[in-house]
Amino acid sequence: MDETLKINGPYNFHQALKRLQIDPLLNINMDEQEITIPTWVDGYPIVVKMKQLGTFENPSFHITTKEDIPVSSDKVVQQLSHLFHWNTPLEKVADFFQNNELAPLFEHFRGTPFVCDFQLYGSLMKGITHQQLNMTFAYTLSERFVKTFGFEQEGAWFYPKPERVCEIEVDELRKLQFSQRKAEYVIDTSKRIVEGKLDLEQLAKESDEEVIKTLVKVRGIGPWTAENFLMFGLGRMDLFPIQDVGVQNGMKKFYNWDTKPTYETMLDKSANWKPYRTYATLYLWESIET
DNA sequence: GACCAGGCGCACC
DNA sequence: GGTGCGCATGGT
Repeated sequence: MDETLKINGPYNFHQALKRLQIDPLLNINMDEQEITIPTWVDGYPIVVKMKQLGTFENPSFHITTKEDIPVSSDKVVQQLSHLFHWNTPLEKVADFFQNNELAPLFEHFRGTPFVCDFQLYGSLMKGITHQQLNMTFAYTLSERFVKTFGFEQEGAWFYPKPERVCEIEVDELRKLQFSQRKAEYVIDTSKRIVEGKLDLEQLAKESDEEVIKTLVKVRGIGPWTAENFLMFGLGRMDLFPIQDVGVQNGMKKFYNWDTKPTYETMLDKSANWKPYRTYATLYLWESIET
């Protein structure tokens, strides 16, 4: 596959890449505005290289893979479109917030897309792994996990399949500095998936509420991890994770409050941000990056 | 050295 | 159905 594709602007690919740079597993070239994407298409691990050619208002991408991939290029584009929110009307999102309290944020970050995790099962594992940890250490942990148990293809790292994670002993994850509990969560959740008790592809067809209801029944997955999966795994538009410390700090800074907001305040304010609360969340996160 | 990190489950009321 | 605590370790 080797093609160039135009998408709708505005689209701030540079800002998106800047954000993704925090993940040590990803291969990003800021000078070339290029990223290597390890993802799954129709059950096959596919490595896509994507480089921005166009402008902020008229973006286009050069998309390449190795020659002999077992899936159609249409399927690849469809997956990229999902991962990079190409069908999200970012202009409309910005307009929606024009007369909103968050207007300054949406003006500043206009065109910045929410980018999903590239692998669905990996997204859930990453969510569990990152619970309650500072970002640096969180990414160190997920990097160790993938480089120990995952696989490399064309220089890009894939999360292991759940079948592989089932075979891992808790002690092996303890050695990577997972807590006892977290190690159990990662392994047990993978066992559920392999046993067919938890079907991530099925969740993609269900409503946000149904997905949360199903996921929080799993030991090790609470509201934050479920909402995280809806945003980063399934690409849903209207999540607002009130337990997220980053969001709390984002609001504290934006409103110039002395302390972090209560859940009640967060729910109260965010009610005005439907149906784009995922974008409010993203821009609040962005706003506290130094 | 204290306190906080893009939480969660469990014990105990 | 709420509240408090332990978890692991790095950053500040």
